[in-house]
Amino acid sequence: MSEFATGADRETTAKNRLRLWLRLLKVSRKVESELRENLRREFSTTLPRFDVMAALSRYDKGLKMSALSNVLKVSNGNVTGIVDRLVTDGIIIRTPVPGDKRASLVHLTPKGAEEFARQAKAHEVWVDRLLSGIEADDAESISLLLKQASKRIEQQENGK
Amino acid sequence: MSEFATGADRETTAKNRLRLWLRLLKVSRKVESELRENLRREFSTTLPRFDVMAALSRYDKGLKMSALSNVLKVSNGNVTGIVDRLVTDGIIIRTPVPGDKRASLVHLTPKGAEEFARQAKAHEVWVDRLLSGIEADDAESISLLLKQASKRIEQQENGK
DNA sequence: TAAAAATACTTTAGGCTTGAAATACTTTTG
DNA sequence: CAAAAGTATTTCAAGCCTAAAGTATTTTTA
Repeated sequence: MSEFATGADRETTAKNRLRLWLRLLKVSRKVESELRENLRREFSTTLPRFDVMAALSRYDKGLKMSALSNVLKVSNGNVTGIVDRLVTDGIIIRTPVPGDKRASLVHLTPKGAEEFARQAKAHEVWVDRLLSGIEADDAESISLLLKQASKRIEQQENGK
Repeated sequence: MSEFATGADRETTAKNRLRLWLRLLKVSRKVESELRENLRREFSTTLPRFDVMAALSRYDKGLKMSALSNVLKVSNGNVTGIVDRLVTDGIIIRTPVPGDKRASLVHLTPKGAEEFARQAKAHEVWVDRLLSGIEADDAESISLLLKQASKRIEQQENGK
């Protein structure tokens, strides 16, 4: 009946992947909306702002705008607006890049770093709680498989 | 050293779940943005529009606006705008609910159903390709675990 | 070195998204 | 039955997001 002893046929595989995608989407939307709600309630901030702060916290030398949008995987123009507002609020600053008048380096202010530390601590607790239906070893193995999936998608993009 | 023979400590578990969350986010954002790009290029439409059409295609008797926003897990006001545009394009229609002048039932037009069928076919192929780094049996087991996670999150919400 | 191409970033138009307020209608309650 | 509470939906303000076009600057190339 089947060409190989093990392994599902094409249609079954496609169906399994579609179901996986729908579940993935459901969980990530749900977790995202809970995190967004918590950030708003506890810190009067938003997920995109948190994402920018998290990215900058990992690069204490600062990031150029293009590097930031690359790390966050969002469009260039998008980052401009979020950064503008964070600058207004004294969370981050732009400093000129010596030798390149086009670029600027963005990094957290002391106030911003302090604020982020508080938010990140809460964030970790929220995620742990939201994903409490998944045990440590399952979390680890899913992580690994998702890493594979990511890698494959990137390969597809490059080999296009 | 540890209280139980198996099972990670709290910190390790939290760390694994955080890593899982970051991977989940990365994969779903990546897949989402690829799907969005494909929908735009091939069908000149958007993911939210596709989502609405997909939801309606599963309920051929139509859905009330509130039911639709509940299925999609987005805000009420959000759905209004997307539906407005789909109505303008002749993809869906609103019909009054007899006996309740507040509500209306939304469903696909024949044109909309036909259009969705074409898009859904392509969508299935894209997802299968995007998740080709994950084999059928892995997809199945991750799906199962994510279902658990979803259920747990819902329990947390209700038991609040 | 002048023109062309590339890079860094912002602006713009249009659509998506939320939470909150507003509108209109229906059900419950005193 | 009238007031109050609840339900279904839309409107609104503000922010997020994208693709594309625009500006300024830097690098490459002929």
